[in-house]
This record gives sequence, C-alpha cells and structure tokens, in this order.
Amino acid sequence: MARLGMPESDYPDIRELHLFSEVADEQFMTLMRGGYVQNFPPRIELITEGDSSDFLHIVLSGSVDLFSTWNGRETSMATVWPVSTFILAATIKDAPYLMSARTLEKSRIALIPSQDVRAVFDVDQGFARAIVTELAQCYRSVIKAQKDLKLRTSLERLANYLLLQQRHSDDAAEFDLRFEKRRLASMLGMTPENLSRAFKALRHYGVAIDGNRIRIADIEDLKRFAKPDPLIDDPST
Amino acid sequence: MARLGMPESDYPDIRELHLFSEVADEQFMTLMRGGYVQNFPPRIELITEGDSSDFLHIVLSGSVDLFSTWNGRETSMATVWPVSTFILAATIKDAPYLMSARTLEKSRIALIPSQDVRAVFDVDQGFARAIVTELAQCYRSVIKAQKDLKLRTSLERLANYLLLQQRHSDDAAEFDLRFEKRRLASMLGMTPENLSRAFKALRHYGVAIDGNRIRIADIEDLKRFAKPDPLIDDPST
DNA sequence: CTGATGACTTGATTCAGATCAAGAAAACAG
DNA sequence: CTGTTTTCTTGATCTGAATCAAGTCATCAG
Repeated sequence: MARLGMPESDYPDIRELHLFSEVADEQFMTLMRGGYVQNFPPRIELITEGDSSDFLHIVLSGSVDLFSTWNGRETSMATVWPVSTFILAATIKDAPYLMSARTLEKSRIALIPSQDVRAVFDVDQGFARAIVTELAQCYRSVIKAQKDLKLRTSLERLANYLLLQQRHSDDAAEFDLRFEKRRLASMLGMTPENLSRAFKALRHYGVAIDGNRIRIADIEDLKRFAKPDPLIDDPST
Repeated sequence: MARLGMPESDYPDIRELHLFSEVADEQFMTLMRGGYVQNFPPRIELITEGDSSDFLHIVLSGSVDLFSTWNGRETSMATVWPVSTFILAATIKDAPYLMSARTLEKSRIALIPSQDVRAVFDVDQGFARAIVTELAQCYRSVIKAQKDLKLRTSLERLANYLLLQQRHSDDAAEFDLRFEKRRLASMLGMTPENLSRAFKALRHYGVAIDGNRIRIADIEDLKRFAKPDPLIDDPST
C-alpha cells in the first residue's frame, strides 16, 4: 500500500481509456503528474459512502466492488474491472460518494485529485466531451440495471446474466464465473442460498454448473426462458 | 396536438433551466428556432423505448411518466415535472431510448431536435458544462433509486417517500399526494393492493390517509421507522 | 338521477425469496 | 498434512409481496 508517484509505465493504459483519449497532451500530463498509484491488498475499503470525493479512481489491475449500505443491510451495486474509472459523477459534482468501494483482489489503483479533473474539464473541450459520453453511458447502465431489477425475477436475472457472460467469453459453451457466488448473488439482488437454488432451477434449461464452471447446453433453450432484451442486457447501447 | 412553432413566450421558462442558463444567446436562439412546442392530452405516449432519440423533450406544463416494459410487464421509472428535460442521455449518445414516456395529464412539451443539441454542445462550452452537471445529477438520482429498491422493503420506501413529499410541501402536517396511487405503487415497486395495505400499516407510526390527503401526526415517530438517509433520499446532493 | 367506468380497498390464497440451521466442500494457515 | 475458516449447498420454515376475487367508492356522461 506504499504511496508511489504515478509511474510513466501506467500512462499508456490510462491514455487508452475513452475518457482520456481526446485530452490534449499538456492537460493529460497535468492530470498524470498530480495523480499517484497505489497497490492494495484484497478487501480493502477504498472509499466510504458519504465521504467527500477527493479523487477520481482508475482501476489498473484487479477489481473493485461498489456497494452500499443502509440500516445494517448491504448490497453490491456494480463491479469495476480494469481499465476503467469509478465515481466520476461525484468527482464532477464535488458531491459526497453515494457508494463505498472495496478491492475484491489485489488491485492497482490510480488516484487523480478531483480538483485537477474539474480544472482540466474547464479548459479542455475533448475531455469535457469524453466526460459527457462517459456519464451518459453510466446513466444508461444504471437505468438498465433498474429495469432488470424491477421487471424480472431473480431467476430471470440470473439467466440473462449467464447469457451475457457467455457472450463475454466469445460465445464458448463453457466458461467460468468471474467472481465468487456470494457477490454475484448480491449483484443480482438475491441471497447466496437463493442463487444456489436458482442454478439448480436453470438445469431445466440446459445449464450445468460445477464449481465456478458454467456449461450451457442449448443457448436457444435458455434464451427462450431468459428473453434477453438489448434495452436491458446490451452494455454497449 | 397541433404542431406550433416555438412561441417566444416559452423562451424564458426554458432559459431558466439549469441546462440552458449558461448557453450563449446565439446558440440558445439556434436551439429555440429549431424546436417546437406541442400540447398533448392525457395518457398520450410521447416516445417508445427502443426508438431512436430524435428530440430532447422539455416538460413546460403538466407531467410525464417515464416507464419501461419487458415480457408483458410494466414499471414506472420516474415522473418528470415542469420545467425539466428528459432523455438527455439518449440524445447525447444518439442511442435508442431506454424508457417510454407518456403524459399523465394535459401537458405542454417542447421538442428540440437532438442533432441541434449535439451541435450546440460541440461549440458551446457553457452548454457542455451544464450537460455534464445535469447528467451527473441524473446518474446520482438513479443510483439513489436503486439503493432505495435494493436496501429497503416496500413499507420503508413508502415511509421515506412520504417524508420527502412532506418536505416538498413546506413541512406541512397535511399534504396531498401528487399523483394517483396506482402509479405511486408502480414507482415504489409494488402493487396497488400492497400500497393500500402499506398505508394502513403506517397508521402505527401516525400516518393518516383520507383519499389523496396525507396527515403525519408525529414526524419524529415516522422518521424513527423510515430512517431517512441523505445518500438515498435527498434529491439535491 | 342513473348507469358505466375506472380507481381504490379488503380478504383469501399463492408464490418468490429471506431466514434459520446444519452439513459438505473448498481455501488457507501453520 | 492437519486443523481452521470460509464458502457453498441443501432442507425446513417464515415472511413480504403478488395474485386472484369481490366489493366499495368516486367520477362522469348522458
């Protein structure tokens, strides 16, 4: 967890992010020079909801769980994979975090002071445009998640999640779940026990599970049940 | 529903919107000249999810329900009151609508061609900045809604909704519900039957209901149950 | 006023999903 | 390798909420 300056070797990965690709060189260097990089062990809480947003975070490697709590309950809201940013909205608005974040595994995180982000946003047209696109994308993702939650049962959510993960694995008939089941359950808005039962229930539609390994015998069969909809399940639109 | 040009009398209301307040006069006029205004009767579907986003919509009077459907089910996602815009994200991204919209009552709606919005966005720094703020605000609103849904029971959601409406009514002990109960139920993610029972259940915490009239006998009592949290319930943060 | 329509309420029942409890399997530390 | 811890699974039970079915109330056109 030692504090390092931002190593130049990390610049290219960040530069390739949609968010930074159109920033002028000079402004990009301003952001990089002001930022730094930390390596975190697993399960470290990076930010806590309610705190003020001092840094824009970028996951360079590992993964990060965004979660929220209320009245002793907790729920996973999203998982952030490399290379992407999180809590952009709070940074831009200079408002408190609405979600907490913790590392899921050993992770390398870049931190860029929020005031630098806001300053560059004010002077760099390309950066401003990229931020707009990014925020619009984030907004639409959450809307899709909300539709998923309000319109589907937990079994339907799981079925569609599996179809999406399969596409993510180049349509292979077999693939591994990307994270542990207890968190998957929380993401899908259900308990671990119920997830276990849901996997069993999907056997009727040709889904076999062995540990983290998923095998989908007949995609069309599963699709008939899951009824995937690009307006909910397609992350790109 | 007759098509009108945009009457100049509507300019001031739109100009006062946060989104347009920083736009240069010239660009503002461009947007206004390209737009137009329509009056719609109640329950007219303005846009349908999946369609391409040709216009940015602005509610000048009346109100609009944003809802989504899947597999024969339907849910209300949000209600838009004057004067504000909707489907900004789709307009900016030039992506299909994720939600449908219908008027709840007789409503006056301004429509501004999406391509004009994108064009002005490209040349007007003040507009770009306002769009970012607006999108960040929208994003955070949906995150709050999702926390509300995932972390609370329907009874808790109703209790917090009532507390919010009361604040909205200048903390009066009595106030009217702003829309019909069947839509409130859908907004809160429950059935009309269950909403009815939820109102009865809240009598234990001093909530009296007569038609659309709500009376909260002891706010502190209700708060003890509802446990309102600014990170979920405060629309301004 | 009267009948019709749609909104709301109430009760009975069903169902999805949570909770509780315990055991099995896997991961991990020493 | 061994004991410990954690995750995962399975079964039993409970609960929040949906559904089904009637009935009440309000609104409104004629």
